[in-house]
Amino acid sequence: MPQLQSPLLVSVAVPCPLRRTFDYRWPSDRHPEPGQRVLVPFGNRRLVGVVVAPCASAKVDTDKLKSVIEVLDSDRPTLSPALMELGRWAANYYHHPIGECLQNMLPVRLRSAKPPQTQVTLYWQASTGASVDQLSKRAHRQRELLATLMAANAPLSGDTLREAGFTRQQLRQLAEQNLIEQASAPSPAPPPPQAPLALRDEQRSAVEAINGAQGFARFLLEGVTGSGKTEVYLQAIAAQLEQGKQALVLIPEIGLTPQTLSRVESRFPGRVASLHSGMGDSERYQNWQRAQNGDCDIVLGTRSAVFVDLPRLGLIIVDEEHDASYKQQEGWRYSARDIAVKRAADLDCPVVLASATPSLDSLHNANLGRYQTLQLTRRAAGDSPHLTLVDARQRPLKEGLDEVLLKHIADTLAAGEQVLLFLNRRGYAPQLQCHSCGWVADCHACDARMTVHFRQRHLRCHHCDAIRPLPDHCPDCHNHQWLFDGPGTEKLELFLRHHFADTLASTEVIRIDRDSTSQKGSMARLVDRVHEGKPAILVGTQMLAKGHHFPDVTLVGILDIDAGLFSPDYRAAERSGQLLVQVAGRAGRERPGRVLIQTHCPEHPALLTLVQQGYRAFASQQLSERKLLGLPPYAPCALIRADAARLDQAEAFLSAIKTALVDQGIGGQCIGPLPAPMTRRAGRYRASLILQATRRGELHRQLTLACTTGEQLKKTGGLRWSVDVDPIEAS
DNA sequence: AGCACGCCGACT
DNA sequence: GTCGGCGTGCTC
Repeated sequence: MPQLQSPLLVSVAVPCPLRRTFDYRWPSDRHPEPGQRVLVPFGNRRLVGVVVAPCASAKVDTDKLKSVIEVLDSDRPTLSPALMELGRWAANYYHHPIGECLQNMLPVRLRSAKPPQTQVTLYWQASTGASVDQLSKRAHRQRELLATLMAANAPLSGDTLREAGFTRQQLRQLAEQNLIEQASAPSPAPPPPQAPLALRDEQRSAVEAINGAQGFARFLLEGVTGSGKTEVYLQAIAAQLEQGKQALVLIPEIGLTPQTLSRVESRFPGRVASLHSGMGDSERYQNWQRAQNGDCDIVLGTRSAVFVDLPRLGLIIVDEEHDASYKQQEGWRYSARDIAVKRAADLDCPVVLASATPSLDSLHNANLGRYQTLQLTRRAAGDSPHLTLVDARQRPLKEGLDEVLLKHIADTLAAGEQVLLFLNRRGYAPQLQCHSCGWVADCHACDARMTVHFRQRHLRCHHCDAIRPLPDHCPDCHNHQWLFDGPGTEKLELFLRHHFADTLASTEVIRIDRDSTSQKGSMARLVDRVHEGKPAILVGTQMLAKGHHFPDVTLVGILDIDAGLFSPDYRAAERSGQLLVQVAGRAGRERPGRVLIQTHCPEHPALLTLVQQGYRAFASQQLSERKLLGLPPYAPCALIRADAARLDQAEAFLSAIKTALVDQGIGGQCIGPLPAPMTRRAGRYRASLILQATRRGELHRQLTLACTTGEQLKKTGGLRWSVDVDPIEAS
């Protein structure tokens, strides 16, 4: 009689908001491997989980355990041991449920149990001996299709043919008559790689420093706009590829402009896989697989690309490392930049954080000697633009524009050059008020004013996207005279059209914001119009500050920098400073440029420092303020957010957590609960608790206790809560 | 998070 | 008499 063997058990991370794993019986003869995806019964549902570890003894009675339904990864685990370790670390660091973290690391196609059907692009060619005459005279489209294929000297893809106006039906019919056949994908010889550019001294020493790194090394590549940061990391990548390694390049969400992609692709033809938000799940999955199989050498992607499996990864680049889009702002609030650094440490390879305006976090790390700073101070062509403050106090303003600024705009246009006006407020006007009784259009779901969108004839809330028609008279007093508060980009655009219509008939006003670029391809069309180089005024929000170069812009006007200087969020000044410098950097990359900053507080020390001494000095000043106040990056910080149907429900939940923290006396500060600055948003009330500590370990202990307490508390009013470690927003 | 179970108000 | 509201508890 064979001895009855105790069943093999595994710990599985299941995508549910619980900070633990669940044990299952293992159904197969083959040994379980961490990182394997499995289909498991969970309550009365079936979920895709990830095997974390085989386990010796279960947390509950073995006979109560359910069995894994199916092992989804047959050959090798989807998540490599290195990625499992990274996920485990990150779940711990961000105090987020491991199951949700690991699921987040998987490409969407692998989050469900369906075997991902990689849609293979079919290629077609005309069969040998096929002739148009074999088709009926009336089958015009089939004849044309066959003719097209016969004329082509290489097989054509179904996609290409459909774009040319042929249908699946026509293809099928031709195939049935054996006039055409499937072909393998033509492998076009990759174009010759573009030669590397000549490096200037600063760039050369930066490349040498990166290439000379032994094992884990952190670099802060600080280079003014136009100083050739990209060339530095392209050559660092080239050196890695020569050694048979792979490179991972992270870029901000809007930063993946066609220019960026084509620059990397033309240097390394056929070796780049890109992953960005505009991509379909299928295409993303294909590129993800290419990377995992080692079929590409470079992955270029946004935030989530930090989790792409690259078996020979030897270098990580984080471009525009200060960019807020690296921080996921919902669910698992991880920072791809910080995870990139951890990943490089695990792999023992160099990581380069690059920016013209490094974050205070990274500058602090550089000051501590954790990061080696590589500076690029020279522009490849032309000088850095000159910044001037325009004191707008007590001056007549036309739609928020000072006459001095208007004069400069007129002069610039007259010289045949382009102007960029930066106004970080979209829509026509940020509020609608009755001139007679003072009634203001409020959002019904948020503590916010509705923004007027004139052309679309509606009011919209920029916080919950609620839309109402633009009223024609005041609902309270029926008067129909309206007051529009300060201009948004839409109003500015209309004003400028009107203002310059008489003097400069040929001037174009091009608005670039979320509203004018919401349609696919519209951004590219607008950018193309700018690139025609005719005199024009570009009006836009922060979208303008990212990724695009406008060579013919010689005047930049910055219209509403004041708001950021007086925000209650201490991080707003940092963001405003970065934005200002980034926008200024759009000016005169080839021709000398000027930047006029219109302000009502020309004596503001931060603004003065920035304008007179530059970003580095501004950042140092900000850092000393943070140090004095004991704020990040000098003190690690986390935020616990809660929202519920009523404010008191959110506050009670957070108070209970605070009580637990105070009772246990585990150190660190706990501030709040504070109602969020905009307490009501999308119909729910929001509050938060701020945790601050002197050391990381202390914050970690606070969070551990906060999470165990939070998970056990009763949740009334549909209460939802979340943890945000190293938050970038105050609430 | 989902989902079931369970206990109280206005409806065919 | 039930349908359905959401408070409560559980998920190996």
